[in-house]
Amino acid sequence: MQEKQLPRYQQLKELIIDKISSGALKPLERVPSENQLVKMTGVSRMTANRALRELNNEGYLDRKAGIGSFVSDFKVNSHLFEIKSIADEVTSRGSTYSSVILEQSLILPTNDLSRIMQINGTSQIFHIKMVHFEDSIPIQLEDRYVKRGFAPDFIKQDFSEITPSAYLSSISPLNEAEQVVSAITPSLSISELLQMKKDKPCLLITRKTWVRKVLVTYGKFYHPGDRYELLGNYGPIMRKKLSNKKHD
Amino acid sequence: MQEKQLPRYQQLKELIIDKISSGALKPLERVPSENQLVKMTGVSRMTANRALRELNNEGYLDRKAGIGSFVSDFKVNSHLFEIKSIADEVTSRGSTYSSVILEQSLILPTNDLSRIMQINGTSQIFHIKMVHFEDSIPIQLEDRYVKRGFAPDFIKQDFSEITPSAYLSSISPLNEAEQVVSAITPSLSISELLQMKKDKPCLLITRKTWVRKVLVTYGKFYHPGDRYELLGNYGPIMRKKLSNKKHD
DNA sequence: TGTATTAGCCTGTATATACAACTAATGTAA
DNA sequence: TTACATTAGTTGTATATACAGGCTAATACA
Repeated sequence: MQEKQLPRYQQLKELIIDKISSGALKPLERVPSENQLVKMTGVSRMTANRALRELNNEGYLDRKAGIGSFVSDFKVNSHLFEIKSIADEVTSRGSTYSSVILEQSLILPTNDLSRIMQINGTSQIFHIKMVHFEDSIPIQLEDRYVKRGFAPDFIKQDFSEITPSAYLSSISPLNEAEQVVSAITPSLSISELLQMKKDKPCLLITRKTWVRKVLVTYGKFYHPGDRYELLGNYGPIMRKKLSNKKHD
Repeated sequence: MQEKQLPRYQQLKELIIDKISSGALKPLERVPSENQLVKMTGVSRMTANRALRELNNEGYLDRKAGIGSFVSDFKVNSHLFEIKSIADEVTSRGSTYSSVILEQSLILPTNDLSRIMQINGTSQIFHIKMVHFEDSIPIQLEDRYVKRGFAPDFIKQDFSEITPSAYLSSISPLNEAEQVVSAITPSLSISELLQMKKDKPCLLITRKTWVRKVLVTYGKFYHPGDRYELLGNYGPIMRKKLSNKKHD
């Protein structure tokens, strides 16, 4: 494969993305400057500039003239998509967030699950089931499976302190996601957990996320139809600037 | 205002975007080559290259080595977001598309509507209401308002031939969109139009789109919950690729 | 000691130049 | 006519160079 070698600026980009994905470079950490890349790899400054500039445009890095280039803080803003932590979403609306954990365990996947998550049926995976509240009103039932190898300490986390979404993002930025949104009539148990009236509809989001082309988590997120909306903005204007933060 | 003048590559980009937005440059039309831009504007080839390259990355242009640079065909793939024409979506699944038009008129907006669309209450706007079918099964009820100035010939179109979405995209690329997804219990009339069983949920998409910072259309799109899913892909890989995805 | 300057990083932009790869059209020889 | 070579125009990449402007820390100086 790989008959033609990639252009050098692209090689540089992938080298840096790999270091971020593998955790060798963590959020807010400093990334080599253009001149350092020149010395390290022998490219000219302009191609180092192109690599870093494009990584900046794609949201992997934050750059500041006079300061340097730093890995984006994926905890705050999972770069490619606007899947914010539900806790942040709630608090940013000025409401108070709380949660109840229903299950947090290591299980053997069912056949369907091992197929979806592309794993051997004998490998255990993590399962978390919890309800998220806004001002004591349930707004999301999270039912998520996480590949064991990606987050070995998943079972030890206190997810009343940090949401699973935020925790997973803190381990490594999620490069890719697929999300299917549908409207369903919830089962009785779901309806009760979300304190919904009978026959009220439910917004169901089924989401898979990948890191370095490997699927790491699969989850279903149920929202009461009358208490939750999914907002999407599309356009050139929404690139956000980070506030002044201290870098090490 | 405008204390600091923008960099030259950025000026070039905006110049070209303006020509596209205003219709001076239409989809598939040729855009000046790098060397032509050099002669026209006096910049160096590298900055002309940067302008065109970034416009390419952002989806405004299609470039081919040896051929040239061309305005993207927004009819097929509305660049910034994956809001495809529902007709294309259906046919790309191998099904047959059809539609029924319920209303196509020029009306005076209600108070709410004139506020949402940011227009004077005395300016008339277009209203289209139609049902879209996949293999003779209704999958979407479209209820859309269009600003008169943006599409003066809207009322004359035969929307059984071209969907409103495709028609509007053909006039000018839509730069920006906002979309709210929710799950609702449909009203009786909507339920009947979509041939849904009683108390079945409905996926409602409320969408606004802007051209050159001006809101041009506002619409509600109702989908039977059990016959429609909204798929979203987020990641670096899917540039240019139409998501002919199979749901399993 | 306190302040101002300077030196040295960093990114951001702009230019000039060069070569490669691709494509279409043209010219040329069999 | 056909097949092949040439040529000109296009994008894509890479380098070397230059200057501007932001920021920090060391230095010089009063």
